Amino acid sequence: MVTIKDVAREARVSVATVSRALNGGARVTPETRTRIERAAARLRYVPLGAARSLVTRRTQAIGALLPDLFGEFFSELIRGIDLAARAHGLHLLVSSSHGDAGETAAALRAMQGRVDGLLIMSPHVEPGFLRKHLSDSLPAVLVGSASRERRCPRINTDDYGGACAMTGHLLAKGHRALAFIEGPAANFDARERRRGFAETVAGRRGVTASYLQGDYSEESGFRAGRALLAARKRPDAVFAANDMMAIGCLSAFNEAGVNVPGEIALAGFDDIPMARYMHPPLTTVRVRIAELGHAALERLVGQIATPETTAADLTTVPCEVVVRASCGARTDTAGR
Amino acid sequence: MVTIKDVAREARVSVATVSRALNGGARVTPETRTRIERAAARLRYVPLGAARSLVTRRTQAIGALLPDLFGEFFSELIRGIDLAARAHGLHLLVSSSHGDAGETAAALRAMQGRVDGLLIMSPHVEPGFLRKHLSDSLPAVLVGSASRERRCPRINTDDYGGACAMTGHLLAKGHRALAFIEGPAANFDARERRRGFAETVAGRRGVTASYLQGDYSEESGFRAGRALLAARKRPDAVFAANDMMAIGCLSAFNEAGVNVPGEIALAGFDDIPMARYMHPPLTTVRVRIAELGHAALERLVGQIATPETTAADLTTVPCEVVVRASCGARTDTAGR
DNA sequence: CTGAAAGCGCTTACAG
DNA sequence: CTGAAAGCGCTTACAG
Repeated sequence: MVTIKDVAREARVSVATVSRALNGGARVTPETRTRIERAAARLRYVPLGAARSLVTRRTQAIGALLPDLFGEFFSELIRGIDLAARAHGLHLLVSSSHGDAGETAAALRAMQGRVDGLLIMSPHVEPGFLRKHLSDSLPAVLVGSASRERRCPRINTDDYGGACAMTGHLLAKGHRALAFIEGPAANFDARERRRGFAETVAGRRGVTASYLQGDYSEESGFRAGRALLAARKRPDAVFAANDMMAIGCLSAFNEAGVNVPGEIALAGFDDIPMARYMHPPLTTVRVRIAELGHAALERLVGQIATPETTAADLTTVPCEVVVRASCGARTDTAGR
Repeated sequence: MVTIKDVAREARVSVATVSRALNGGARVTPETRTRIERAAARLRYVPLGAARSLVTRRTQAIGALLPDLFGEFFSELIRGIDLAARAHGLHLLVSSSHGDAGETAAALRAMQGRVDGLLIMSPHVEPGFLRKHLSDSLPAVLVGSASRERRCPRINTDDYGGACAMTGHLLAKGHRALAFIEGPAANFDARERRRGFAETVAGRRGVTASYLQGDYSEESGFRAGRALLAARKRPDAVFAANDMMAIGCLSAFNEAGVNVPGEIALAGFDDIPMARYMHPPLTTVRVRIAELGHAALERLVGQIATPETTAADLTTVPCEVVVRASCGARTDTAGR
């Protein structure tokens, strides 16, 4: 392995000067610098991260602890984080598949001493969890977390706001009998989406709302769709807490020969890639996932730069309603 | 920060003994070990990776250099790598978005000295590239690469075999006039898929094959579909080099009122999640992407363990034909 | 502007 | 089984 000593010898200077020339713009004469840079290039010298980290107390890496890596969501999230990390010259360490709190704690531990900060997305982070498993000196940001840890800022998608907006859209289109297919109650964003729906319909005259169980799976959406068709009174519009359930629900409607949006309007949440390929294409709420990752990383970089200003603030990344054919306009159908 | 010294003091032993107790099962009395472990736990001691790496010459991390992180493919690939890495107690460093060879070289450099080995997936890795930008002492494995670098093993998906199998399937179903929508020629797997198709139809009596340009985008598939419909003689079956083009082609057929598979059969490649949600669901070739990532990591671990056995071998991860409704059975239509 | 030297936290022969 | 000491490759005051 070629070390800084080899470069020093080759350039006929001390290792201290090599270090200064290659790093900051510390005082080095142009000629010396050139000689050193040439020697380093000739030798294909790359500083050993470990040695540098040991003295600078910086790893130039941040860690992302994720519950899983399955599907588009995590791919987009990592993409957003990675892009922002690159812009800051930071390496990205990912760790996933933490089935339970014990695994999450172990992953947390393993990352410690390897990164300058942590992005944590985990259903297992409950109040007190981080106090117990995370060094106080390691900056961390919580992503999509329900829990309000005293020491950590949080970044969430605006599930509540998105659900409000979609519900408002359905009402504006003239729908009055609404059904909501819920996500798993254990899931924070599922609860937020339900809350957005519930609060928006609350107290509206002439508006009825019904709720069906779901677990974010296509199958549960299919079952909910069947149940809706079997009910005494069918809704005008169905709002599924995610796209997969909306797709399942759509299958149930299609199989039964129920026209969407003619007889029942349908909306989902997430805007997964296949949403626009459905028949009819699915009206849904787009979540800016890459932006979430980007915002999380920026917040973490801020924490790393000024750890003393730690605040348990909550940043929210907005969602937007994407109108497609599955949500027919009840009021202006005639006009089309 | 709590260091090994603090633990030593707390447990009333030397740092050497702490190191031995906490690491390998080196000779330490059970009582001493217990005392040390308790002290470490009490102090929430986590060894500093940098310090350990500096002496062991191991980072316990591997790097994955990817061209991009967009979409299901990379998410699956990272997932496969991550799972396998965890099993070996290795951390995973990801780096992506390398638009050109210069960026790739920079990323390669940045990873050096931070990882024990590298998984490299990049269109910019041409013969000689690694010799120039990668230290000879750093184990590396090429993923999905066309180029045959002397120093690196390669792991590819069996695009050629998958294309052969799908073409064989179409022929077995009785299709004789086949059209192939090509992917971008600059793309290695696109060329392999084309080769599989071409070689399978070659010399078959009564079989005709035509080729259309495409670039893996949905739009290019749509254009190809339109072109096929406008041709003097329409094919019995269309094989698109990826699912997105097949989906675009399907849109063209649907818009023109051409029944799939009744009038024309259609097949894709990749088995992206939405393939099965098409109307009709798309027959395609499933690529075991997570398995590709897993195999790559395992191969790399082998390289790290025994660098002296470096061989530029090529491992191939199999594909499988997934039969769905878009490929009607020409010969037994009557029987249905 | 440049060099000699200390020190970062850890592991590992080498003694005992 | 345990400890003292050297050393991994780098950066950074401190002199000059």
